[in-house]
Amino acid sequence: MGTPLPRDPIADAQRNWERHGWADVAAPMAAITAVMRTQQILLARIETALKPFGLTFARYELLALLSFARSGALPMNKASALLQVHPTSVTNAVDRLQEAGLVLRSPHPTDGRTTLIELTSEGRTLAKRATAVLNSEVFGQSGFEEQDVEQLIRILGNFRRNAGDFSG
Amino acid sequence: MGTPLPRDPIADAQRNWERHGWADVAAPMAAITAVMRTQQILLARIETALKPFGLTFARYELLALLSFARSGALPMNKASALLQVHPTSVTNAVDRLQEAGLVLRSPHPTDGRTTLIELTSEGRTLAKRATAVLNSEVFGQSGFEEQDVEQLIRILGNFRRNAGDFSG
DNA sequence: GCAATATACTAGGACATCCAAGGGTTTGGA
DNA sequence: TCCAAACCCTTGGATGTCCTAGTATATTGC
Repeated sequence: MGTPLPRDPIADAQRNWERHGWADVAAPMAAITAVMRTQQILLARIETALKPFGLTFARYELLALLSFARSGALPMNKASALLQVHPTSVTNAVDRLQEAGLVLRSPHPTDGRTTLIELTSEGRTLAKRATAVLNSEVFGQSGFEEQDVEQLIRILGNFRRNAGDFSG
Repeated sequence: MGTPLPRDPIADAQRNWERHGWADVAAPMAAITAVMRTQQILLARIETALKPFGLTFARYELLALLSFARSGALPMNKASALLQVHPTSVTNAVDRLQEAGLVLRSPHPTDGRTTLIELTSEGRTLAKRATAVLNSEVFGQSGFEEQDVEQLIRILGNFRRNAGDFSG
């Protein structure tokens, strides 16, 4: 991006909200806007780290998920549910990973509707290498204080549970 | 989306990271993944609330920004900087808002390179109405505890400053 | 057993984001 | 003064996400 702004645009927005008589929702507005912007920054870092591997975050997530599955294979609908994205997004990611030889589609042994995504050995190797780079370049240098990481996990975990992501 | 999962997939991923010897970055990984997912949930809520107005979040943000500018007008590059998105994204948003009659482009009085985005009266009215709905349906029902909102603003504010968003 | 309903995946379309490149305008140093 | 460098916006291309609809397969109920 460009040079840093002289002032925090989200703090400015929060003040604008308060000034216009919406003080009761100004803080949640600021928090939500901050989540949006933080996601954008983190995604950019991740994509930069993955670029040398020809991977995007969406494709990496799918590879990583498969690499943790015992058999190295998952039904498309399972992957969609675990990654919490629309089934068409999985179709898209599998198409591209398959072109790159990192996964392949195989029919489900008993359910003719279902397609299994299988990791190839190339896919497994690339997932390992990409994870190592993400760990060292992104997760290992997140810029979050250690106790703030715990706070984020707790706060966002509660939010996601309330939003219906999981019941646990 | 579908039904809630029986377990938190991000907590599972964190356990997987720890199990594979990446315990030192497992927590930041979980926090970052949670930010990504939370953004997705929030964006979906916002888009749902804005749909009746024919607005997307990107277009709404631009309208709101203009409505807070004294003159109701801003240079494209200024909007790009304040919204922290790529200039081409602003071009895209302005194209669509202009088609809808909510903004218009006008030449900068002194700098021939610059284009000003101006809010029309329809645009100003729609921004007001959309903001009211967002306030009541999204920001007013964020699902975040009040003290967690403060924590988020603080933690993500620090992160954004460190990331170079602003210097203040 | 067969029709109605539910589930799984994919095709097509609308949007948004970024990057790379191109054309016009300003600015600044030789 | 004048040309190169910097800046501003737009176009074109690649990706990802979602929604709607369509096809194929399973399951359920009468």
